[in-house]
Amino acid sequence: MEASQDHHRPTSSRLDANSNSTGVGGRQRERIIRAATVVFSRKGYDGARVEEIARSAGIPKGNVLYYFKSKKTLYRVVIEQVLSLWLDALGNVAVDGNPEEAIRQYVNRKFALSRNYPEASRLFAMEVISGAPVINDHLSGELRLWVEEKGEVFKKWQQEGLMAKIDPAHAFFMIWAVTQTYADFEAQIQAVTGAKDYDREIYTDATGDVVEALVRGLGLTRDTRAPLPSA
Amino acid sequence: MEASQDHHRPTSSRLDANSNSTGVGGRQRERIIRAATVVFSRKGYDGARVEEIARSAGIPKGNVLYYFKSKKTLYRVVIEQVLSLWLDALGNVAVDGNPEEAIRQYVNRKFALSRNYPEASRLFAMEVISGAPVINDHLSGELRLWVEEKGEVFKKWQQEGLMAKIDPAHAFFMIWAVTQTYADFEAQIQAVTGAKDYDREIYTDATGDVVEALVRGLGLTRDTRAPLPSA
DNA sequence: GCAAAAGTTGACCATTCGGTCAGTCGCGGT
DNA sequence: ACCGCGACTGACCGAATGGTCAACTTTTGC
Repeated sequence: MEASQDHHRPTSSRLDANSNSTGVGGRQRERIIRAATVVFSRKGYDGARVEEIARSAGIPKGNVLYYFKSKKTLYRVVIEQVLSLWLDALGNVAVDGNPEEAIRQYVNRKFALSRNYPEASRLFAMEVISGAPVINDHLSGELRLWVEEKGEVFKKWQQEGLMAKIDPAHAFFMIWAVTQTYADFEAQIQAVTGAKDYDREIYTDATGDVVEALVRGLGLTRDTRAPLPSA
Repeated sequence: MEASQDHHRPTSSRLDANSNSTGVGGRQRERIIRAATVVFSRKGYDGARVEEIARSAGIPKGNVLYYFKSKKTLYRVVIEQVLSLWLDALGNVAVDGNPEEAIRQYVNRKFALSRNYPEASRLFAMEVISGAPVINDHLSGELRLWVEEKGEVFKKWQQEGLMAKIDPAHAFFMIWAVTQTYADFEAQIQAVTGAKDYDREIYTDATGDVVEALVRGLGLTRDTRAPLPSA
């Protein structure tokens, strides 16, 4: 999917957790991609400077353009990697079994993504807000199929009275919106809550209630009523 | 708040609905701001070109820089106008009275905003995703106060058992996330749903269920259970 | 151990873009 | 008629940026 976008991929490099710092080993590509993800996610495509990405990766600009033919190519690679991370992690909503538990898990998984890859989330958001010029095909292709497929499961649940009757696609939009907001709008949430340690305070304290609210909103829980004051 | 940011405002111009098209009347400022809102919201600050804004407003670039000392100044004016629109419209959550109805109205109002000013929403989103460099003060100032104030109302409701026990701030984050996603992620939603007429199909068809899900999720409705198959 | 290939670098180029400026236009007042 | 002034315009400039390249170093294959 990306093979033709960079002129030559010097050595076979993989998404590994190796943290070797000598330039040798050809892991440079990954270094660059990681740096680029961060910079692109904060500045957007146009705002990002190749030289900043280079500096952030600890190499001269010329070297970045050696691994990636152009800024645009680099952007493509980065965002497609993010998207695949997205689709993978969304992966599997258990078809059968307890709907409540399935969704609860899915939402939690999605929250974890926002927590662990906030840059990926922001990059994705910027791309979509801009009209998704690069990934539009993926959205109306893979993602749409994914939603249709998983949506069938929702419909079944709904017919069995196990889930509120919401258009499944919009149920996903709700889940995505709520979970991703904690990555995308971090600046706003931090400003409003005044959280010092964003990660700990926000994700530890608040996530639970929000998950419950989502599950409740989707009509997945028997115990739906707001807790009464005395009880 | 903006008076010092443009060197001279030629004629007193106001946010009016006048659609006179001759340049006369000094309404130029508003034309420029409108055009800038659209361009900035799609391209972000760096991606936006002053010349494109100018073309979009039907005037030469030089003229834009005549009304606004710099691109940055123009951006400031635009985004602060958006923010005030935001805060105004969020305005009043009825303190007493039926919580369910109050929130339902608020959510609907917020939906209407996303529908009627999608560019404003996107511009705001981009700014926040970028770390809110320009409006950070407003967020940790006005907005934070607003949330604290309205949050008290939520707490009262919660103590009376009329609302689920969620940190009020996060209740707002949920509402904002869900409503704004329909403006910000329009490209994604359109791609996934395949909607031809986005406005009609999305806002007319789907919004209702989503509002209900939100209200239910916040524990505001007695009738929370998912409708059973036979009933 | 050596030649070719891959990797690395900084200098350099062309372009693009924000911003300036000298000057023109049009109009209201006198 | 002419003056003054705000509105407007397009040519122009300097800085910044993406991308190229030739030279140099390191690694690899034999």
